[in-house]
Amino acid sequence: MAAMANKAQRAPRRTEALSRDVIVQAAVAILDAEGEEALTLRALTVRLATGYGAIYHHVADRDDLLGAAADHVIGRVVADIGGVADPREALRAVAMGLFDAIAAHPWVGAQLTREPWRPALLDVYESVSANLHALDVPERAVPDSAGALVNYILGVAGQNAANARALAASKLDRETFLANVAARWAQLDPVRYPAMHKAGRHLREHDDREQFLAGIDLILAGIAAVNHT
Amino acid sequence: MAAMANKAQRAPRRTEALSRDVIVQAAVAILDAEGEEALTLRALTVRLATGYGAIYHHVADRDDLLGAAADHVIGRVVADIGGVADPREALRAVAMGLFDAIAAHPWVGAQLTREPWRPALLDVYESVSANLHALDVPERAVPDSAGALVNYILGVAGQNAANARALAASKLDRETFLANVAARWAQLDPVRYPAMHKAGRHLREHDDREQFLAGIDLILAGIAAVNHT
DNA sequence: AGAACTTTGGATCGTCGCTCCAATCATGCT
DNA sequence: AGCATGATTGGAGCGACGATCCAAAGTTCT
Repeated sequence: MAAMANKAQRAPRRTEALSRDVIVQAAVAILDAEGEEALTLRALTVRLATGYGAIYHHVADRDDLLGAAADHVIGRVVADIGGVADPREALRAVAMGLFDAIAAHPWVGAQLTREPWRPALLDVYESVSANLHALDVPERAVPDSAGALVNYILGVAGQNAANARALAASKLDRETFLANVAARWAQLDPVRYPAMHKAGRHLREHDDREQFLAGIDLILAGIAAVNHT
Repeated sequence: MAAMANKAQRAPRRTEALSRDVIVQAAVAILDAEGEEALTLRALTVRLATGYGAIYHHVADRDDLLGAAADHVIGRVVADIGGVADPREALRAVAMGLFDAIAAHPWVGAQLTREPWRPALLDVYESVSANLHALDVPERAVPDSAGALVNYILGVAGQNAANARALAASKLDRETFLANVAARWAQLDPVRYPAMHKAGRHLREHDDREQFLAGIDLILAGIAAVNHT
């Protein structure tokens, strides 16, 4: 019996699983600290004090690694939410969770738009669909409604990632960067671009997070309106 | 007089403007024919039978070129629409125009999510804002509403681009590729992933374009519902 | 005609993702 | 115990990329 227990203990795969996880964590650390394009295979070998072979043994290629890193971050978000009872609040919680995660790790936004259908996004899609179902949305209207919500979230995610890239590339602090953007918009011809011109003058009072949530509520209102006319 | 007419003809800038345009058109041709990653500077020098210096003289860098190519395609879409009177129909026309353009040139979708705030997107934003205004959406609700629409469009754009990339990478024809996706989804655990599991079995009857338009109508309904409760 | 400037082609650089292989290490078998 | 088999590692090297740079060719103005 003891012999059989030892046999079961050998667990040769643990090293691999452990190592892939270590690599993914290192990748997330680099991505968070220095951004998307700083994640090079060379940087990884330096940080992990290893060679290419070791990394490529656990990871298929750079895209695989980026995807795994995104799953790592998004997975936590979805897991952290489960317990919200009211479906409407649950939907807002999922959306806000994703928004906050992407605000904290902008590279995730870019990765999500580059590769939707990652495992982590499947959970998001399921969660949204389930909550819509709980909101009494008719079965056949669920896919379109869920698609609207998820695509909106992905759109905002991409935009946040792009903004973060631009901010990083400018090497300015957030304040002056936003001031520059506002100035450029305010300079637009107010006849040809009235809305953008105006937006340039109100950018100071603008809150991305609030606007995002307003969009979610708008879509939820639309779902409600369409379904019990 | 003839001499002065000749003098006026010199037009030293025409060569530059013409050349930048030629380069952008060549880039679009390559992108359409072989996809995003086939647009290398080397491929461009071959196609244009020139060297790096000539290209870099007219174009800042690869990103500049990609952006200009996207503007080139999107610009036509916005220009082609102007004449729709009914604001609701105009909004749908803008959205469908973008959708069709991105379906025809998937790389544009990726570029749009990577670099929003391109000139071409400003026109889109303006058009959407103006039409919302015409729909009697209150002034202060316009930015949020326009943001919801544009971000949704960008989300779908990114997704289309990702799907096109996956399709191209698989080297399968569209039919069997979709069948594979459907099969993979249908294989998902129907308890943990009921919605995706079900979607896998109905993918055949699914029309991206219809679903996209349904999302637009959903958001428009939400805008209407929120604003005259 | 010649000076000043623009435009062009291509050699070259540094970096990237990735492959490949020799070495090291762990494991199971006899 | 000792060997063999396979997993794991480090790093040299490859081809391709974006980008720079400069000498040659062309153009425009004096």
